[in-house]
Amino acid sequence: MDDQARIMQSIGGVSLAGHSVQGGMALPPPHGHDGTDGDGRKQDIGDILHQIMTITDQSLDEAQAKLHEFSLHLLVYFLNIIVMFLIFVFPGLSIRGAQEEDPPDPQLMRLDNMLLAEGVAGPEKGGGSAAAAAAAAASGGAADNSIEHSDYRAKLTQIRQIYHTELEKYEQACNEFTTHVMNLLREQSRTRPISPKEIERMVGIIHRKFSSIQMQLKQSTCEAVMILRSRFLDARRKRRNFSKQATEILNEYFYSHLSNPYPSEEAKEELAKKCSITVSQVSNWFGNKRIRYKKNIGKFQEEANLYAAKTAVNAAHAAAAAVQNSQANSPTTPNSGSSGSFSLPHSGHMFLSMQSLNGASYPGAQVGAIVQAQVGATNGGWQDVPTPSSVISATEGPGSVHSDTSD
DNA sequence: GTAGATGATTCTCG
DNA sequence: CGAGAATCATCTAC
Repeated sequence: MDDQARIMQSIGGVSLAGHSVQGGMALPPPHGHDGTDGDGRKQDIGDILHQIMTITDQSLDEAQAKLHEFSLHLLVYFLNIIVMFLIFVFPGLSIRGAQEEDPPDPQLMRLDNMLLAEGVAGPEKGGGSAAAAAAAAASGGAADNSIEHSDYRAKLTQIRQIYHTELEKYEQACNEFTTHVMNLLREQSRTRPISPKEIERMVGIIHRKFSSIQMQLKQSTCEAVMILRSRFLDARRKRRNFSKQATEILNEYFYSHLSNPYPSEEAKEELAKKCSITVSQVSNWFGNKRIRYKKNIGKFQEEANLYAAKTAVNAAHAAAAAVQNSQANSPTTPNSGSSGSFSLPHSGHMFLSMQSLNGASYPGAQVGAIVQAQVGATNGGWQDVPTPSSVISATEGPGSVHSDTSD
């Protein structure tokens, strides 16, 4: 009994990374320290894990608080090791699984990989900014979502900090505890023979216990990151309207290619770049636009007129600039072309341009009529009409980006 | 709160 | 695989 009292006293004073456990019995009543691994405690931790998994409707701050709470519980859970240790230290008690060599746990590897990929584990890279950037690209937002992404990064950094603090704490506790156990064993060796192998085995048990705690920490961190991701970066949940400028660029392209509104891959890339969105977003936009335009041409008439006029004005500006340029470059040949035959993109819209300039009152019946005529020519069904009006935009090749001077 | 607008997703078809 | 069509989910103006 003296031995036990001495050991209890010694263990009672173990400092667990700042969590001094006086007397060893100050911990909450262990549910199953009768030689088992504390099933009740496992139940507690299971409950906490469950809580963490079901916090989707709570704020992230709450989630982080949970994480803290969880780590505290883990520390309590860790104290169960002491109980196990007591069972083990006294000769004659069985050491189940002590000889088992732990193979590399695939689950642990998955968790490690994920934490690494998310920028939580591994070297500091701006609090997972790489992952955030990748996620940003995936969700399609650029400028518009930057605020949210900085928010995302901030939260991720918080998670990262908590994770590293806890991890460090556990490692420190593991080392302290191992040292302490070694000292105890050394002390014990005075009363009974203890082989180095036995010490090694003991250390193995301790490390295994700690790594299982670490795994739970990693698991809950992964879950927190997943919640964070789904909240901040789910494209559908966080649908944002494109900026006014982006919509204008897309509309300009659409209406200036009304006869064949199918941008090529290069055109899509160019538009995506101009609008600060992704190529797939451009594709989505054109897909939606074509369908909705076709469904209700009348509704889009005004818009069509507006953009036709806009294009016309742009073309006129470009024309003026071109004329000015040519005059500057070759003053001997003023206005060398025939009336209105500037070498411009959209020869079809050049007509619009001249009309609107002459008419001087757009968006009026003239432009509207022209657009109407163009729409009428294609009848809204682009691909099934080998429309002669497709020649209009064919002058600059199908899908080439409209490069007006407004850019 | 609601209707309409809008970006994204899913399914089907050629 | 890209486009059309239907639909979903969210945003926005009222």
